Amino acid sequence: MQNKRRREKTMGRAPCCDKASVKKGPWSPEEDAKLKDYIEKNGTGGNWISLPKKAGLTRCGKSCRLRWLNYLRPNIKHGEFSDSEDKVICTLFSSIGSRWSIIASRLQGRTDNDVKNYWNTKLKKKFMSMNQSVEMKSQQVTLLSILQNSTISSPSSLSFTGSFSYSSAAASSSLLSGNSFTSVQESSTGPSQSNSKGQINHVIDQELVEKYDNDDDDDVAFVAQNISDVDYLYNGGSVNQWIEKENGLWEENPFDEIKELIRTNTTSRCNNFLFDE
DNA sequence: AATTAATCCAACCGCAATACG
DNA sequence: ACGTATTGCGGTTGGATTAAT
Repeated sequence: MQNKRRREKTMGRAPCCDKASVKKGPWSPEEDAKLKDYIEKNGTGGNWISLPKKAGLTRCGKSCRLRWLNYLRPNIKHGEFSDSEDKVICTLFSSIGSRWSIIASRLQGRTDNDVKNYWNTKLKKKFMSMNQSVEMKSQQVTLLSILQNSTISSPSSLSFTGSFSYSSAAASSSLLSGNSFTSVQESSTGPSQSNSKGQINHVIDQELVEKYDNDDDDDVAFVAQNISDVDYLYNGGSVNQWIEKENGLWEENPFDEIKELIRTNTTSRCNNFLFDE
């Protein structure tokens, strides 16, 4: 790829930057000030490649973009993640995998890099320890073992049966993607309440799932109508919003938003470790 | 107090998708 | 329609900091 790029230098647009003369490494406060000042006054101009020169920086455009998006941009939230943010991350990770930009978009002021770092350094361990009490059943794979054994970016050929503490999004998203699973058992609800048994379960028959394999809309309708034993779902909206059934019916289709995000943000990627190939 | 190990996180890299000429 | 430039994303790295010995 790089050789190809080099060859193409002679014609077409200029390359994004000359790596030899571009500064790398941590940003100084002066550089931060220059970048912030320039963007606040002029915007990004829709072209990151030419921005550093205009802003008086000897940085690659890519580096400027990253610095702005992850650190300098207004309303960035730093510091501790709240419990509700944890829930959102766990829920969405279980349903869509390591799609950090999508997950971050559900958390106000958080960046994909932040969420990714937080997951990799802290939340994954927390999440896994919560699952450690789960009994392994023969020929069934727990979320813990999936997390321990899978390369997240690679879809694994697994069926999932395990304990998941937050919502049934894992099951639903598998359906949305046209993939299948055998069953999901949930150990508790997302919100503070639990049902009378202290446990919420649902099991979806794989044959039924396969019936709806290739039609997203049907999948969603199917899921929404058939998760009869689940009382709460995270709705993919702002932090800690959960959808609750009323009179046994979902007030709105709980999966529309996540489905739309997946639809608009991806075409071919499939990072969900719960998916069958 | 010194050393080592573990953790955290900003930044980089390469790839794929999208925009554009 | 095609090829290249640019953007956006996720994985990874490496330096700084903190904890443990």
